[in-house]
Amino acid sequence: MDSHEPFDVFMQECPSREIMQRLGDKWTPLVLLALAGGPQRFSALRERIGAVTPKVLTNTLRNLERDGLVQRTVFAQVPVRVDYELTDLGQGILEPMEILRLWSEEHVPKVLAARERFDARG
Amino acid sequence: MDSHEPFDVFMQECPSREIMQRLGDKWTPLVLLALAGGPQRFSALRERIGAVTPKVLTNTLRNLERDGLVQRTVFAQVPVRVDYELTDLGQGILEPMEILRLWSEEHVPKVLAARERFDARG
DNA sequence: GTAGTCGGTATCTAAAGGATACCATTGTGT
DNA sequence: ACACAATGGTATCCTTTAGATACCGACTAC
Repeated sequence: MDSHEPFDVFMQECPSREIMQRLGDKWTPLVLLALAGGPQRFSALRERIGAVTPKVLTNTLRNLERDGLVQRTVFAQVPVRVDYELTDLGQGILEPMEILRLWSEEHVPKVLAARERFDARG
Repeated sequence: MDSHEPFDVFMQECPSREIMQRLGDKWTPLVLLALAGGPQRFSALRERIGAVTPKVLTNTLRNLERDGLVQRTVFAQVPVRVDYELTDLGQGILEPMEILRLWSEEHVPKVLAARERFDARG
């Protein structure tokens, strides 16, 4: 049951905790999944994801870039073009994210039913 | 490449998106993982998780209860005892959460190195 | 010079998270 | 009777994060 890793998310000061919490940022999973198909431009990400504001998308992407999951490339064109793509490290997180996504999509009915039951009780 | 599910996290109004974003709440993964070993009391969860305040822990647990992932049981003892445990639905999300945890713990060095590189550039 | 494109930033408001103190219940010790 | 302790929270206040909206700078085409 115990982990044999040198890092442990249950140790309060362990960096792995912060990293896991970052992966669960509100928009991080969607951004990573949106990049699954290859490099994407900023505006394409905005369109694909839909409800995210530019400020927050920028922030999410900066964090991912800083953590080495995403590579940002600027093309000196006019108008300027910026591509975001997964690094090798970022590729490695795709599968867990897909699993999370599939779970969410598959269990919608059960979760909605549970909510109705809960709300009915008050 | 397209999903054949009736729900799609990339559809802005799809409940699956909200569900996935809830799974990525700041404390949700840790709470679910803390419940992996069986029922836990409120205070035990607080201790195990460490930096979470009671208000936020209550909130996280309420959301999980509402979504049917966690069962809350009150024992009429003195002092009162409250157990939280995973439902069947909640059990099903454990594996994805474990994967996320392992990824986070395994890739700490790479992420930290990426951060240093990023911050060095400014 | 006017308008359009792209990738953002600036500013302000609303919501979520965090720190700290406190409460209700009842058993026990004195 | 009285204070005290344990558990599982609330209540209050403050800070941080997210959201809405407007705008900017570089350049090009008209």
